[in-house]
Amino acid sequence: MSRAVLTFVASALEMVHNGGMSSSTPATARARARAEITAEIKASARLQVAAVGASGLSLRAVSRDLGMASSAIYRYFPSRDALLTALIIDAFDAIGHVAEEANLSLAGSPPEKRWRGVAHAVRRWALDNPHEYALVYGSPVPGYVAPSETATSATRITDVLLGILAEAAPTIARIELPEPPDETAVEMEAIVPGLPPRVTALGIGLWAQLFGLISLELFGHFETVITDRDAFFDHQLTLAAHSMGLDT
Amino acid sequence: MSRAVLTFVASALEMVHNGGMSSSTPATARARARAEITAEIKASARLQVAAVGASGLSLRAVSRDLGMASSAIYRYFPSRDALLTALIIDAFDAIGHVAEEANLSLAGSPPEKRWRGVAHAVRRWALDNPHEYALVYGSPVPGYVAPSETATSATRITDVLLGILAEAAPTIARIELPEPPDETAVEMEAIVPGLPPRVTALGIGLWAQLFGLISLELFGHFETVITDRDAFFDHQLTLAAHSMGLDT
DNA sequence: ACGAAACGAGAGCAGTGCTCTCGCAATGAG
DNA sequence: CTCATTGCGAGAGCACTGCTCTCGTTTCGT
Repeated sequence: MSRAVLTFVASALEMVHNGGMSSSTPATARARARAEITAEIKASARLQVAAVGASGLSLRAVSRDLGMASSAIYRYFPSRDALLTALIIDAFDAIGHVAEEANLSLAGSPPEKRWRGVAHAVRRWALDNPHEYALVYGSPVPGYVAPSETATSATRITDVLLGILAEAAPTIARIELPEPPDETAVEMEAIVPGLPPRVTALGIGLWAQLFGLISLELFGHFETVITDRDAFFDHQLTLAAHSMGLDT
Repeated sequence: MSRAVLTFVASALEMVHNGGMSSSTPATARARARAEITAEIKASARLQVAAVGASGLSLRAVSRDLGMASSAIYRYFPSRDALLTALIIDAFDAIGHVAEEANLSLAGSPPEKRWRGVAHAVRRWALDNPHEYALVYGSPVPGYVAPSETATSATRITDVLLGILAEAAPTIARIELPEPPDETAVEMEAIVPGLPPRVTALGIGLWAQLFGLISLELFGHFETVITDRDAFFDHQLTLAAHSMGLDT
């Protein structure tokens, strides 16, 4: 079908992943072909997930799309779940990339503006890629292994948010905020060393709220209740900024 | 088609609601057998979902479990999705029931205690029934129909929370809170008439946070970061109460 | 008592993930 | 350059899935 398009998209994505320094090590022609085909499989699978969701991803459909035997896929991914895991990592990276971009494009702006910009960007990406969002923040798929490989990609978005939080900490620390219990305090201290635990706890709560809002909207729980969702979401960000004392 | 689905679902729901006291209206023996078998199918399906998740629900496994032919299942549920939809409605009801119970058991207590009690009860239920929680608040399954029949069951939990919010409104209204934009304000007014829109908006935000916290915990996003999750969750409720001005 | 409706069982279709074996082609060591 | 090793694609096949259709049997309303 759109073989060439898929190849292009895939290689472009691959470029993003290893930062473009792959051309320096062409290795053998076979290795290059392998990387290319691996990327094609992922690209086709990504399209399929975007179209019908994770549960509808079929290895045989991917193999048909690429014009190869279904058994050949197993030369590249040991199982369907492995392919799905690769897509999950990609989605984590995509969401992290979106957040980083939004944050960078607002460099120099006050923390509140950066927080709002990142939140809006993440929501926009989620609305544009609902199935990939669900892949990451929805219910874990079949056997839900949650491999540790995803960790480094998963922390990108939280790093951005916690970075903004840390920068805003002096302002936040001025407002009255309940102190967490000791057990929680030490864990907060471990997450962002040097930051007052009560501030980190607030930040994680707002992070949960952010994804709660996006998930509820995306999974249809606002269906008949809230229609102007842009305005509603923006007001929620205003509320969040208010609770951090960033609006004064 | 969806007409038939709704009929099936409705009768199934009826069955659950009047429990075993249907003997007053035995109707025909066949109707009783039908209700019984329908309930057995759902029970077996529920066990299977609890064991292996929604994506692992197999009609044939259910039929084997009940010792009947797989095709016979279709006399009771027109499709796998219809069976899943029935389970979703049950899960909504279960979660609503848990919330109502927690709220009732704290009748007379101040709103903060009730809010905390309900939140803890919902989280506890989610931790005890992860797959059923995912059925409801995770990513919608394949084609995500979200039939309107779920609405009445879905609002039970929100009714409880909004009820507590309304009762606490006089206290909440005393704190300084940003005013939502006009479009949002009219929608808030429609959700809880008479309540200040800024209070309703705050409440919905906290509702989103509640489910965001539960979802993140349940779907493994706190895995390596937060270990004492009870204490953390409780502190988040303290933060929520603080943001509503209920702690002074 | 009889026609109609509901029901259960079985066969069958198209599809799935995954395994195994077979031959061909590229690879790297001698 | 030769040649054994390895990587790889194709095909057949297994066990499983949701779902449909047909065909007798049982039960119901009248």
